[in-house]
Amino acid sequence: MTTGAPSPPRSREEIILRLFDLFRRAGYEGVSIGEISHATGLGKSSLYHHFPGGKADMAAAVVAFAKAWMEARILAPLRAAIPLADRVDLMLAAISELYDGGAAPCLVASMLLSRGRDPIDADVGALICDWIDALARALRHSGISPNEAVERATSAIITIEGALIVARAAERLDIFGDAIDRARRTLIA
Amino acid sequence: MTTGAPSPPRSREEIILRLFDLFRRAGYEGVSIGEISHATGLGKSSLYHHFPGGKADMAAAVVAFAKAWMEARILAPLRAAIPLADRVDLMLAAISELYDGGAAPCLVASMLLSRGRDPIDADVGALICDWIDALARALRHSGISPNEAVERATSAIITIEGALIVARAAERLDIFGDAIDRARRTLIA
DNA sequence: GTCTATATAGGGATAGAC
DNA sequence: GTCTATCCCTATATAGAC
Repeated sequence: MTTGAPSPPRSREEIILRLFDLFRRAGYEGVSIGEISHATGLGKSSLYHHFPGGKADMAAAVVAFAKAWMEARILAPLRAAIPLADRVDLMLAAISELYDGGAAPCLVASMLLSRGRDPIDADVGALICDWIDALARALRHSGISPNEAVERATSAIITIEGALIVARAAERLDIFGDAIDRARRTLIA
Repeated sequence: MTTGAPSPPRSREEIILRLFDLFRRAGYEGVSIGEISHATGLGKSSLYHHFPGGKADMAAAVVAFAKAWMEARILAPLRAAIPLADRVDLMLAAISELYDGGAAPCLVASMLLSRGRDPIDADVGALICDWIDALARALRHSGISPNEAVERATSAIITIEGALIVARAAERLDIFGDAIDRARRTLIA
């Protein structure tokens, strides 16, 4: 069943968190202002008060939030002064949490649909690029050659993104967990 | 620039081919009847003549087409009485063609968005499951253990699906080609 | 900041002539 | 089969009171 009456959001961040969940699950065009109003518990006028630019503004806020989240939970841990295996495990733990063990879709994949029609495509794509770069950098700093580092980083992120698709299609969450394990082995082999 | 005035479709299959392209690029909710009308060169009434069930009917026809295409171009080659490496290469060649070397999105991934709202989710997911099954079967018939076969098949398809996402996000088509090579090595190692 | 009411456009879909 | 015209609904967005 769909979640019933939502409790009112306490802060702007809580609003954006709910927007994040809506957009990642249905894509930009798949979410209506009416649904957003219901899911956030805010009336339409309140929404336009918080986001004067309307729906595009909301999507931009969500992407900005995702960027900040990634910096804090992925990129920063990858720069930590700890062994590579620990950095990778921190990243993968955050990723599993972000994607709810494979049950929640990736915002990037969802927002990338209908490219060229949404307002904020470039920022969305940059999230993936930044992730690859940071991961490759972490591998290089652990003595892996530049080429190999980029290849492994790209491969691991491809595995994670692909597992989200396949796990949802097959309705088998264990596929995501297995893929995370494979990504780990790829990275710290 | 967007493609200009479209030439009229010659057959129902040509209509469905254009619908396929629209839905895979924008998802179910991302395509409007108006766009479909323009892209196919058919007026709205003509569309509803060919697809009495409306948009849902069009999507169902596209999924049915995808199923038939997969049977002919993927599943049948995987059953051919030729060496495993050749079967895999036939599959990967068809896949590269289907996804236009990484430039075209996957219908399954696009249609899976906003799950539970589209009419035909189960059939879409089944496409992936059938693919995994057929690929695993091909590996088993070449002497690979059942567990290993399913794992390799799943891993290869995850790589392909993930590469489509990452290649689009990074706007780097070579990522897709590299991933295809990696999938091949995974399968025929 | 949030409400009610409303403007305006576009969505999917249908009717009926041809 | 395709066209024109149209219906009804929902979409995004705004106005103005509170």
